[in-house]
Amino acid sequence: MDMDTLVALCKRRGFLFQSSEIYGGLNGFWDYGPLGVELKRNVREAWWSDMVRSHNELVVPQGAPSAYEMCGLDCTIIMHPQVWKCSGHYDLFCDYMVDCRESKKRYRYDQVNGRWVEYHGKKIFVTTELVGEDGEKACEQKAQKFFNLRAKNVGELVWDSPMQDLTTTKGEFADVLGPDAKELGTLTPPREFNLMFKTTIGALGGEADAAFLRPETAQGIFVNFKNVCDSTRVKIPFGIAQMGKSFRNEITPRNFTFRSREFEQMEIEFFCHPNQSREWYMYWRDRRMQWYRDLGLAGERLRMREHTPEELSHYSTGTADIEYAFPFLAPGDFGELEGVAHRGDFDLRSHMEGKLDPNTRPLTVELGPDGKPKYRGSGRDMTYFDEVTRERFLPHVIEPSSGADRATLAFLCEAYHEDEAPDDGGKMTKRVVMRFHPRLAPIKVAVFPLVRKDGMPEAAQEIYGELKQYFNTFYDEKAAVGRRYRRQDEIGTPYCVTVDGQTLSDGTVTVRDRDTLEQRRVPKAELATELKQRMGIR
RNA sequence: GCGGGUGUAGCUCAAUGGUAGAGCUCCAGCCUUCCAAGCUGGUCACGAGGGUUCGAUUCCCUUCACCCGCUCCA
Repeated sequence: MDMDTLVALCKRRGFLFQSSEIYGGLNGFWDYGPLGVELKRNVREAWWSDMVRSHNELVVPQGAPSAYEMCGLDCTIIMHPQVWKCSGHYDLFCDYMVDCRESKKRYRYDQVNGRWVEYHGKKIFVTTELVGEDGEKACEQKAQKFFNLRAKNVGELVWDSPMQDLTTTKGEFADVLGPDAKELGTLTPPREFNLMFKTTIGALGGEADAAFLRPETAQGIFVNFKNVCDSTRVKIPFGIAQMGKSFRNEITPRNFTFRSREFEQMEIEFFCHPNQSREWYMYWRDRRMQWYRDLGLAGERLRMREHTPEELSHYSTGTADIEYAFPFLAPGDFGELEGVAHRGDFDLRSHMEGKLDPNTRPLTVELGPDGKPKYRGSGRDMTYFDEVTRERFLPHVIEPSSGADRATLAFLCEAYHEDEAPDDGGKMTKRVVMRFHPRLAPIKVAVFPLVRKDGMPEAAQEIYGELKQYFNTFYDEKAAVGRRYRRQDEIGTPYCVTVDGQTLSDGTVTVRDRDTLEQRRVPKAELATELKQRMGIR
C-alpha cells in the first residue's frame, strides 16, 4: 500500500483532515474527522484502560518484579517557565542557529568553533564543528586551503586566538569562514530557533511574562510527584499516567500526522527503588510492546530497538524504541511509536536541586558563570520514605512515552488491506477493508434491512436502537446491501447485522463478519451478547 | 530552512486568454430478498493574494499547501 492511498481514504471517509483546510491548510497540524475521532478515542481509551483503570495492584502481572499501583493525572499545557529550565528543554529547544548560504547547512550558533588566523595582513576566523584536537587540526587545514599554502608554508600562518566558539564574534561574520564554506561571509546572522511554542501570560505581557506550551506531558507528572504521594497513599513501586496535547515547533513536519507540531502523548512515569530499576525497565519495555501486539500490530512491521550505548543519555541505563515500519519510510526503515527510557533520578533531582548537567557522572548540578546553579530547582524534598524498610531514597524513573497520533496512524496503516470479494454476479472484484481490532474500530456494528419494504426497515431500526446502547452502531438502508457491506468494510466495521424476510417469521438476523465474509443467523434477543463476546468487549 | 516538482468537483483525469467537461463517489427517486458500479434526475471545482489585459483557471509575481531529495529529529 502506498501512503497516498491511505491518505486519500482518510480524507474521503472522514478519518483525518488537514487543519484549516479551507484557508489552504497549516503545515504540521491535523484534524480528526468523525471516524478519526472515534478511532483515536478508542486508542486512548484502550491505553488508559489497560495501563490505569483495569490494572490490578493486588496481583503480580506476568513478567513484573512485583505488584504495583497505577494512577493518573491531567496537568496544564502551560506550566511555570522554570519547569522547562530545570527539565533541560529550555536549553535544548531554544537554540540560536546560523545558516550557510554556500553549503546550505545549518549550525548551532554556540557549537561552531574556530580560531582567528592571519596571513600577510589578512585576518580571518576559520571554523569547524569539531572540538578539541580534531577541531584545531581541521582549522589548520582549512586555513592552509583558504590561503592556498603548501604544507611547508603553514608555519607562516599567525594564529591570533585559541579555539573559541562563534558567539565570540558577536554576530559579525564578514571575515568568518563557515565550517563547510570556501568563501568568507556566507553565514547568516544567528536566528532564534525555538522548538517550544512561546506564548504570553496576561494581557500586557513583556518578556518577563513569556511562557511555553509544554513540549512533553512528562514534566507535569514530575512536578506533581509529591502531591500524588501525599494525597493517595500510593507506595513505591507505582506509576503515574497522563495523556494530553504537547507542542513542538518542528522544523520539518512531514509524513502525514507522523511529525506534527501539535500532538498527543500518552506517558507513564513509573517510580521504583534504584536497585530494582533495571528489572522494571525490562518489564515496561516488554509490557508496552505486547500492548501494540495485542491491538493488532502483530507482524514484522513492529519491532523493538534497544539504543546503543552511544545513543544513551549519560544518566540512562537503558532506552528502547518501539518502532513501526510506516509505509512512507524507505524499505527497512522504522519510525518511533514509543520510547521506553530508564531515566534514573535525573528528573526528580533536577526539580529538587536545580538543573543537572547530563554530561556529568555522577550527575551534578549545572553551574552558571557565577558559580551558582544555572537554573535553580524548587528546593522541595522529592525523596520517598519507605515505612517498611525505614529507608529514604530518591526513586528512579522508568518512562514509557507513547504518541497517540503515531499509534493511531500505525493502526490505520496496519489495518489497510485490499482483497477480492464476489459481486452479485459472483465475479471477484477488488475490496478495500480496514482490519481494525474490534476495540479500535470506530463503528462496531452496522444494521441493515435487506430491502426497504415488507417491514424490514422497521425491524432493523428497532435492533439499531437497542444495539446503540452498547456499541457505536450505524444504520443504513440505502442502495444494494452489497454496497452497504463494502462501505462498512472500508471503514473497518467488524460486524454487519442484516434483517431479511426470515427475521420477520423466526426472529433471527444474519451477522456478517468483516474479515471472513461469513454469515451466521443469530436470534435477535441474543445479538448484543453474541456481538460483545465476539469482539471481546465487556 | 534549501533545491526540484505539483496545485481544476470528495476521487481520477480533460479542455480553454472569452459561459470549465467526463467517469466514479455523493444526494433524491425508481428497481432490488445477501456482497458496490441497473434506470432517471440532481449537488459540487480552477489553493490564496496581487499584477498585465476590455476580459486571467490559462501569462507574470508573491504566498500557502502537498510530494521527492537534502537538512533537522528532544
